[in-house]
Amino acid sequence: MSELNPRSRKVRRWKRRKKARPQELLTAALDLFAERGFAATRMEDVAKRAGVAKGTLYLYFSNKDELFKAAVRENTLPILGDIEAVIDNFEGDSVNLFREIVLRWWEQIGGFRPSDISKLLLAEAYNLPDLAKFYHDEVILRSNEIVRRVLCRGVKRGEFRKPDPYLTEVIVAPLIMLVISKHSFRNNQMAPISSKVYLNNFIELCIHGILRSPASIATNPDVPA
Amino acid sequence: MSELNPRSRKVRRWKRRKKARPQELLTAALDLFAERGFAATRMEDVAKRAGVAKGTLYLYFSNKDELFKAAVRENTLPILGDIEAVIDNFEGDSVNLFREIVLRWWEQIGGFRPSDISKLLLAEAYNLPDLAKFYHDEVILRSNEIVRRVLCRGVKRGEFRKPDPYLTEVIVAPLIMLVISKHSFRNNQMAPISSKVYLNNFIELCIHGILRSPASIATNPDVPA
Amino acid sequence: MSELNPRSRKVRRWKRRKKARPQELLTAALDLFAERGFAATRMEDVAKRAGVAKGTLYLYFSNKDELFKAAVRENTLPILGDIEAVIDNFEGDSVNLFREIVLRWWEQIGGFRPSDISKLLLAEAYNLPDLAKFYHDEVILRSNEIVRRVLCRGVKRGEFRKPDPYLTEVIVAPLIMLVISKHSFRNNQMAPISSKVYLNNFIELCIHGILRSPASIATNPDVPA
Amino acid sequence: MSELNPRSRKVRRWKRRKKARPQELLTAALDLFAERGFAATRMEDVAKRAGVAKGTLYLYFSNKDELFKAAVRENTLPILGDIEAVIDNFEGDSVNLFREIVLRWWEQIGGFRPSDISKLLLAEAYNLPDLAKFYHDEVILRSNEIVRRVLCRGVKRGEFRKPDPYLTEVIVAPLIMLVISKHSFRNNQMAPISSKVYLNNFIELCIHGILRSPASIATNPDVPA
DNA sequence: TATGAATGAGTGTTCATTCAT
DNA sequence: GATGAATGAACACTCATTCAT
Repeated sequence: MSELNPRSRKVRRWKRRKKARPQELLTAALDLFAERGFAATRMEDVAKRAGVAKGTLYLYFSNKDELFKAAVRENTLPILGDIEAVIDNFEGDSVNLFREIVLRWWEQIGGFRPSDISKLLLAEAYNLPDLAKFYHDEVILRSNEIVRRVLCRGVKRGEFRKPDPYLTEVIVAPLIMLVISKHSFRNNQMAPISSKVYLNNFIELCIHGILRSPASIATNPDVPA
Repeated sequence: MSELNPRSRKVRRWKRRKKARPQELLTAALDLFAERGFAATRMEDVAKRAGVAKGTLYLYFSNKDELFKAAVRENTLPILGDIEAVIDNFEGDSVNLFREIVLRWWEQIGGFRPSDISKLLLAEAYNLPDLAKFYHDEVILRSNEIVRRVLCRGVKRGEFRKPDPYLTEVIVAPLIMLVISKHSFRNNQMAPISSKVYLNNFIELCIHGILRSPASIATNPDVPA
Repeated sequence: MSELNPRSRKVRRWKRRKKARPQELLTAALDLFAERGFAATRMEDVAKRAGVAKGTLYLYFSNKDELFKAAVRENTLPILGDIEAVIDNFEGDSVNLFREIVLRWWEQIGGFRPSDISKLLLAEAYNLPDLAKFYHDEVILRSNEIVRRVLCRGVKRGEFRKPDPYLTEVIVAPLIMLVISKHSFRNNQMAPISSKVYLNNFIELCIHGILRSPASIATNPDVPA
Repeated sequence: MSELNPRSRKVRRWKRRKKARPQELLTAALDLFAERGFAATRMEDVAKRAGVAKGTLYLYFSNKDELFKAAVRENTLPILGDIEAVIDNFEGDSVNLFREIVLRWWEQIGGFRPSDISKLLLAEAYNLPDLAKFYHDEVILRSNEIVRRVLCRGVKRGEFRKPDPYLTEVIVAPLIMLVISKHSFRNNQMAPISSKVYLNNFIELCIHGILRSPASIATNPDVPA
């Protein structure tokens, strides 16, 4: 019953739940860090949002830096795993695979909290270089690799033109920007419907940009293999 | 006289032009803000980099917020003016115009300090919403408008397929990402040569993605065979 | 049973005697207080050294101050009792009694933990004035009294010159200093062998300084009775 | 004029006196550290006593530890210099030299603030081992050396018995104890007049203790009949 | 104008103490 | 009794801002 009554939280000053705590704290921390940035987020605010006292944070994380790093790490790794599985099992033409991957990414990842981290990292990278490296390796490089595998599949099947190996970075960019924009201009403009339109435009641009057929688009012999 | 006085430790190398002072301060401020973020930049550091005392900053800017806003504003406005002129005066096919615009943007803007602002704003947008709106209106919307004019020109001349009106945002995104990446992962990977390759890949992707017929794609002499 | 249960990480080596518990806590507390001082000793450290949980301390002592006071009190009283008995029962000349007392004091008291308290009290006296008074009365005054009785015995037997009543404080001082030095410069110099040499020098100095005979040392008529 | 009016300090929030400041701060710090110990002294209290704001302390000392060390160091070195000079220039018998040195030490050093440090160091030695070593080397060893020179002089002149080389430590001890006692039991008993009596007793004990023949003991006119 | 010593509100962190289990 | 997760008051330290010079 007390769980159902929101006011009853105040009655018991705390519950014992050493196992559940860290994740609750990290969730609260990630929300605030992503919203306000590292420096503008006070430990007390994180604690308040998590519904604990300031000191409790220090039972689980030795300082603000570690809390930040944990919030990033804890929400970073599991992101891309199942997307990678989709590629291997997909049957059908690569245009549809590309479309599928992008939309799935948005539905499962891009639109939710873990993606806050992209913005976060971009902002704090200078002050936390080791974390920036971690993120670069774990997320950016892996994302590039995912795109690369889709492109290679298309090339092998004769559906895509052979791209420059670094085209992947260009293709990933608009997706990251979508995530970032969503956060940074949250309180202002950037009409909320635009995500869907934006993604469709992105997909169409890429498909036309790398497709070999349908017929009318010939290979551009000047683009290096 | 001060040069002759042995006690004057700091030789005044050139008489300061009073009018130049604010711009020197803003330059120093922008460098540091872009590098470290708003909170991690101390007024004292800005002063030191500008070669003045802390108090001097307050003669020109009433507080840290205003210094930040001025640094952004002062380096934001003049960016896009001459690029807009290019479009109106360009003669030739729109593929070349697009290529021209992108490369010119990178040479004149993207690679230099004013572009630091993009990264900066993304990071601090939440805490400085009025500045975020200013930047959104002055830079993002105007950048979109520039791209839109190029696209419309191509459509009118029968060179481009008719795009969705919001395609511009997708096209602008990789450019902004290039700028941001350059800053955020400065000390890590993201090979420094990649800017040129990245831009060429971007141009090729876009051109293929929006072109009506492949025949009109001109050879890009910068892309190595 | 707990030994058999694999989940019981800590094998209970011996059944705790409830009565012994407080003394174990006080021993742990005294060790740490003497080593680090009052403020630098954390309750958690005391608990850890005693092999109990933090909360357990509060079952026996209402707060840190009381724990400190108890640690001092508990180890202070029994110190001097048996030494006092020695004086009354001693047969032989007072020079030997003096020597006996000093060496016995060192062997039984000075070299061991209870003497840590001297250093402790000196350091914390300001912040714990009631405890300082307790210690002053119970230890310092009583120690002086012991010395005084030895001196009086020597005077009565014609072995010692009649001393100033406050000479006792001077005589006690080097003993206290020995204890303090042992603690404070533990990790540095103050060669460890010196205790024995120090005490012998001390004894010789005192004996020569107060002895009437052997013969050659005449009474100094200028020293007041 | 403002210097003379004690209330005028409040009018000007601060005066510029970079040169004078550090010593003022150290004086305030030493007072409080000696009185309460390191941990129980708050930076704010030091600031308040010095009549400055908290932040000002950090303009001169990078943290509390450094302030403490500086307070000790700054008041330690100059202590013993002129006493050493006295020994070399003294003419007359060594008994009088000894008496002279001890009384002079008390008048010039033992009774004043710099001697607070002895108590301070004893208390905090464990937590600040490098400082303890510094103090041990600069003060304790040097003090021993001074006593040693007096003893050697007496031996050479045939006035003193040849002492054990480590007798000095025993002789120094009561002096240090006097200083310590003065601080630690300040608010309690230890009658304030006793310093003089204590020192005279100490001198008599030592002189009798090390003298070769009683005849050479000069009358001490300060000791009341 | 320009300086930089001084200020003090604000925040990260510690640790004595409490109390549900 | 015993535990240790949770608390929050207390304190070291920072840094934007002021102002006498």
